[in-house]
Amino acid sequence: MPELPEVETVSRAVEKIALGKKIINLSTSGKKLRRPIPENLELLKNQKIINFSRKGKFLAIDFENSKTLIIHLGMSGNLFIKEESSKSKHDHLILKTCSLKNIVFNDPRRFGAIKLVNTKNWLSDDILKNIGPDALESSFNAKYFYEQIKNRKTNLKSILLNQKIVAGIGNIYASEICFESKISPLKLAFKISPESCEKIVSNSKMILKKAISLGGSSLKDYANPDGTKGLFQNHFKAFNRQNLNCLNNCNSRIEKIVISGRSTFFCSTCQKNN
DNA sequence: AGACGTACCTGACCGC
DNA sequence: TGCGGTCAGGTACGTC
Repeated sequence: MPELPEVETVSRAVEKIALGKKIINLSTSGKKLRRPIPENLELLKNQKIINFSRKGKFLAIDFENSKTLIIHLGMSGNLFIKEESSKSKHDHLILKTCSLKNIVFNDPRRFGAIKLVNTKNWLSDDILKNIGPDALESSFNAKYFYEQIKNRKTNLKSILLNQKIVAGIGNIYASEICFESKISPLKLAFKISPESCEKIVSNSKMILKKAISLGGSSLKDYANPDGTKGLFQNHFKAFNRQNLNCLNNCNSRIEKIVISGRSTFFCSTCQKNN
């Protein structure tokens, strides 16, 4: 599921059903996720959900006892609203609400993470204190971005994936942002001009917002908590389009390469590396 | 600093 | 049908 638009979509869908509801019981799989499921989740019993927020790929659910449940979906995690009777493989946390619907964290690969912290300082908790501004925050702007990258010797794709620089962009949207900005994902950061930084930042926000408006991207059989699928995958211009025609009518085809171990899609004609 | 491999996991898919 | 290989929307760690 999990880049910024998908996390935002999940958050909104669960908020719609669960805001104001009280947790009357909970259970866990007991299996280790990225970290062990914490013991202190018991503190959520009889607590009402009062707020949802998000930073980058981290989702935060606030409770009335000033505790915040931080959830990271990893590669394969998802949140569902389910009927009480419905149970599936890889359900790792089930929050039973007073409306008899369950909020369920499901994650086959178990790269996700769950942590319960104090609401007051959830943003400075160890688990996310080192991440940069959320890609949709105003503090992620061209000036900031240029300052961050102007002396870096790595490539643009790696920059966009680096959550310490900007939080929320993952492998799909990194390719899409480079394509839209007409800059090669291989371009070295210190060679990127302030003007290009403007383009990269504004295209990042534009693409992420468009993806949110379409309910994110659904690869394979992923669905949103309400059972609907995201639609942004139908608007990919680069991602997963290897060997297909570049949509800029340049008579080239989209290429697939590997950058820092991740598949990367781009048009070597339209996306400049100089 | 950063490139790179490896590790953490399960499941889907493909070729044989 | 089964088996082995590869790949997957993420991140952390060690090593060079």
